[in-house]
Amino acid sequence: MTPERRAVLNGVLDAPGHFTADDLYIRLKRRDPMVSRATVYRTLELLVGSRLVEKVDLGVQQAYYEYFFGREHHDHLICLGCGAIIEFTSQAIEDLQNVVCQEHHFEIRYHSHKVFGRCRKCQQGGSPDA
Amino acid sequence: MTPERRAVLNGVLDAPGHFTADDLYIRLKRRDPMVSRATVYRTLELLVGSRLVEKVDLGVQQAYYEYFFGREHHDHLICLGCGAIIEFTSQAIEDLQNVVCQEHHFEIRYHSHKVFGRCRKCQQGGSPDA
DNA sequence: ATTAATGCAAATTGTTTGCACGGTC
DNA sequence: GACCGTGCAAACAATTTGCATTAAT
Repeated sequence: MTPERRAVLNGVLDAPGHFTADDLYIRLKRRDPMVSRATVYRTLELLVGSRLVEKVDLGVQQAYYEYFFGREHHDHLICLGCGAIIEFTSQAIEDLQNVVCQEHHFEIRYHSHKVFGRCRKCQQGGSPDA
Repeated sequence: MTPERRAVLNGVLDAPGHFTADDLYIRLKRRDPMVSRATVYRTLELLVGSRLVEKVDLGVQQAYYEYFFGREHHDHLICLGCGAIIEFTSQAIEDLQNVVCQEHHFEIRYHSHKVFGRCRKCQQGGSPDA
């Protein structure tokens, strides 16, 4: 546990939900130890390996991360208007998913369920794009 | 509709399920007209726009495509052992997904549901990786 | 002639890596 | 003094783009 790694971990801890490696790097740059981008990537990978952080693929070319310690698995609603990310869990969906896998004799390891659309705010006169 | 575009479309039509832009490019290279990689990308994007082809994100850094004309939407089970891709549909899951979205006042546009694990073959003495 | 599509090669983007350097046991 | 982590800059890989050329109307 080096000072750099501690800095990255701290950065992760007060990150706002979902963030990219670069978000984190930029945010860390404002504080002292000035860790390098490479170390951010390397340390994030480390944290993912130790289940402290989860890497989530939100359908863009950039990987997102989120703090994961002790949290439940959840999936995401992703707003095409403002980029907001809403988390959800549904045991019923997971159960059905297990049934589907059984039918196909498929041994499930993990899954990713993303719904893209518009959040409440963006439906009401919000940003018109996407 | 140029000869190049026709060539790409033909390539798509006899593609084996899911393929990457580069798969397609390589495959086309064996036949005559020799379209360029750029044109393959450009044309695929065009076909996606006209709903003839669907772009699917399988969780790797490469985009996959599949012929989509007149097909139902479906989701995927992806084998971590051999890379096999099994398609599935479940109206029950989609219904529950709609309920979840309603609860969050989220207007759904499209979704992506991927399950990673091991296919039947790979469970039986198959490749040990992942 | 104007417009649109192509091919090439260079640019872009997010991420990874080789390697020399610095610190620690 | 062996080892590990770091920073830098170069390497990468998939995709996109600028631009000059070509083809079609």
